[in-house]
Amino acid sequence: MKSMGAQEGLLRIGELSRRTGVKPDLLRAWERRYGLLEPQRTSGGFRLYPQAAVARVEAMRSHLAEGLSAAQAARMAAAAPAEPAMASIASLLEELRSALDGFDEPRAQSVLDRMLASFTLETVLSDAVIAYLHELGERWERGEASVAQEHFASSVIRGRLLGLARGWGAGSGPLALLACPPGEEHDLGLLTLGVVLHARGWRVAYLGPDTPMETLAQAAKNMRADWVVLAGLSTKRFRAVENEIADLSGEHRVALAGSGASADLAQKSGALFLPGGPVEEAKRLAGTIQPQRAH
Amino acid sequence: MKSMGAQEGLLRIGELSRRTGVKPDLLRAWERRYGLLEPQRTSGGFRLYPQAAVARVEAMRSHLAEGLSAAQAARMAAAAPAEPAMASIASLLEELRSALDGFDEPRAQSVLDRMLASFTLETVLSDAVIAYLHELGERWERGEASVAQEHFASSVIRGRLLGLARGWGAGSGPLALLACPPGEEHDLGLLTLGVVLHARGWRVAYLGPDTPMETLAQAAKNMRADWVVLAGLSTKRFRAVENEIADLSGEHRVALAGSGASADLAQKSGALFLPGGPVEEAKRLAGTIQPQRAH
Amino acid sequence: MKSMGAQEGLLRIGELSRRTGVKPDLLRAWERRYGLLEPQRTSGGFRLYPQAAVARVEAMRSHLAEGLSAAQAARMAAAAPAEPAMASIASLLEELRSALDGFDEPRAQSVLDRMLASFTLETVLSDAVIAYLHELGERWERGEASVAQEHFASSVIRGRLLGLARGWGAGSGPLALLACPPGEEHDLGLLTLGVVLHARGWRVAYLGPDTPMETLAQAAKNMRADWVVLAGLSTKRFRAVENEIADLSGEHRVALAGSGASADLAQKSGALFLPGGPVEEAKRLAGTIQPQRAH
DNA sequence: ATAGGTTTTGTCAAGCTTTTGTACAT
DNA sequence: ATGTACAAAAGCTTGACAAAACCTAT
Repeated sequence: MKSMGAQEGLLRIGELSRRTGVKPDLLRAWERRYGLLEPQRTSGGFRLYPQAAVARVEAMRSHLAEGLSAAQAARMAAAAPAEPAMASIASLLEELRSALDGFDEPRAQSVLDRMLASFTLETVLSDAVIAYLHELGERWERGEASVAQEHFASSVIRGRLLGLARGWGAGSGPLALLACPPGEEHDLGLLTLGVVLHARGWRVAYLGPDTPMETLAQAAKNMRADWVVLAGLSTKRFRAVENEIADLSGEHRVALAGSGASADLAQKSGALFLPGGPVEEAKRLAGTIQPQRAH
Repeated sequence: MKSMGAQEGLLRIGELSRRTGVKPDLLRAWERRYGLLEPQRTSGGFRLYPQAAVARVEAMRSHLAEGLSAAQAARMAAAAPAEPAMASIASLLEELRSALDGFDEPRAQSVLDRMLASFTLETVLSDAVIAYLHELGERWERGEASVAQEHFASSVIRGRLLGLARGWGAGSGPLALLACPPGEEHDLGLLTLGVVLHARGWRVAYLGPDTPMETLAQAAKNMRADWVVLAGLSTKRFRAVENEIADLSGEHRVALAGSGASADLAQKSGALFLPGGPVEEAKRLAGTIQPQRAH
Repeated sequence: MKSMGAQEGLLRIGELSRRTGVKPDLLRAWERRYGLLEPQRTSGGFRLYPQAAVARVEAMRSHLAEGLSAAQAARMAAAAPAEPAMASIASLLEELRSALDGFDEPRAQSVLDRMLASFTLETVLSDAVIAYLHELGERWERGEASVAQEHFASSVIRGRLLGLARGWGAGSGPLALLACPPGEEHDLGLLTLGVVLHARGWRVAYLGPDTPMETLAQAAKNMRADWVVLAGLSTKRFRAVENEIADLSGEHRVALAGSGASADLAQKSGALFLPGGPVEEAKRLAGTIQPQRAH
């Protein structure tokens, strides 16, 4: 009705607050303490913010969310208006999906190359490889993916993971013994966990799918493993060897992972439950071992 | 040439002990009696050993195992860390066996590296990898090998083969579609066959273990495979899908391999029987399609 | 390379702790006892850590996991920022450079092994091997690389490429005949091109450096080559045999590659000009012949 | 191998200060 | 709107302690 020439959409503090979700009091505090914003004033003294203030406040909030202190967050928000998120892993995932769905192995390999060249191993594994496998599993349940596609994709990904695994028994870090329960054939998650553990300096011994508990116990003893990790998708397979897991927990530190494991089962058998994805849980596991080694 | 000095992580006696398997007391005794090692000390008096001490202690142990007296062994260990030897494929196989039996992945990788550096891919596969798997199978039947050993060795070898397989879908050669019959989990022979085919210029699409026949037929059709190869160890698994194989043979050239296949079954279902080992049979198969003359 | 300074978000101890999984108390203890970190302080005395502190703490933890004492681990972590446990192609190239520049052949081989385990052959060749050779050429022109270095690096790389080339005459694909013009001694690019062609299913016959045109023509005729590829760095060497190339183009498909070739020359002599790098051009060449449909 | 003493190192507590979101009075 | 106040959360320093690892000597 009246806004004049300087109509550049200047905002009063209430509106800025509404748009950013930051309370007016706090906006004033940030201005006073860190000089985050330097609004014009009306003749009456009201603050008038330019549109850019919204971006700056959002940057501030995003830095706070990253864990920075308010002082630091303000300094960064004032320095750089904003940072565009590097969304490119998503587009590469899209391309990976299309290559694997089309049985195009060389293109899949090349996408994986590019991913590994641009992102950290852990990002590639969690945001692309595991994400793809998850999605494939869901499509399979809905009957939208063929078994052939699943097999093909599995074998390409398994090859890649085993390539990254080369030499994972070497070194002097803690030793993890990895296996799937008897009857369990899905080992890609376990493989991923092993690769990340290795990247964090652990040694890994891999027994893979469908490992009898007896043999596992013996191997754990022979190799004096610091941790034994069992993973799989099937709850039933875990339940079937509940007692053996409990026995094993008496001798070694044992962790259970994958959607077949459960907090309940872990507790009963004295094992550690790893509820999350393989990358995340590998990081957590790597954090559990402090300098002392198993005896 | 000189070691960089600054870069060296010094070990305390406990860690040296863990890495060499020699108890701290004994290490101190060897130092006191024979001057085997001359560690630095921390300000508080703790011993600090350079990495090279590991090699020296291992040399000491190896000389002791040869029957030398401790004093002699120490003198020799102090003089020369160790000595390697030259290798034939047979001796390398021997070393591969010992590494895999001992769950020593890094050593196994290193043996495979040396094999591939000195011999043809096909030689390594037929005279070492397949030979080892064969032998392992026999030991397993006689109850001389544990399941853990078999799993461990399989996973190392599978990783290597899949590494050699990378990019095997690329190119312009004939396309082979590879799979195991439903229920069949042993795919290492099939993998080997695929690697050799690829080395001969073929493209390979790999569906791997336990592939439903229906899905196989569909994939073969979609990809217009020149050959479909089914392989496995179990006769029963083949028999169970005899009819489907016959159907498939109507549409594609089909070959059956592995000890589960038989001339009889192949004949009945109109497929080609590949009685020999994977390397040999891959070569034969590659011979069935003559070099393309592009002119 | 230099850090950008202004752009750095400084972390307080709690956030550093959250990101590394090391408790604040322990971080302070490591600072006090070993000087692991030297954070700035706020005016009020709070510690402010740069992002790099995360890497350093992780290095510390990784050394601890290897069994080093805290004092040693800190010393090493402070010395070397960190060893990125899982390597990118760029960091591996960095290591390859250092190994080759230091005349350290075993380490160079091991780097190449690790590259090939994690990346596609084509990526390794184009992003590492060819990149290194290119860079070496430039350093040589600027007088920054010695002849000895160039010879050493060439011989290591040539050995590796020849290893990959093993058996490349076998199979059923199109046949490429590869040679350098008379007088031309630089054949590493050509060798690389051959390796990639082979990986794509072609058969390769390699005549190597300094090949008389007459010999080449005869071989092409005898072997009924599908393509003849001539490559080299020197323009002069190409010009000198312009007429013979034209003759050859009458009988065979001929391609010219390497910085010595030119579009002009190719056009005059009726050959195909390949302006790009060897990996790229091998792929293009492989694309000129469509996958064989054996049905 | 045991015994007895020392060093190293992760953890914790006490008491105080700084930082920061929110609230309130003018 | 401004300025002040306040309390919770997070941090700082000093000091101490105990378990693990290591030493020497018997």
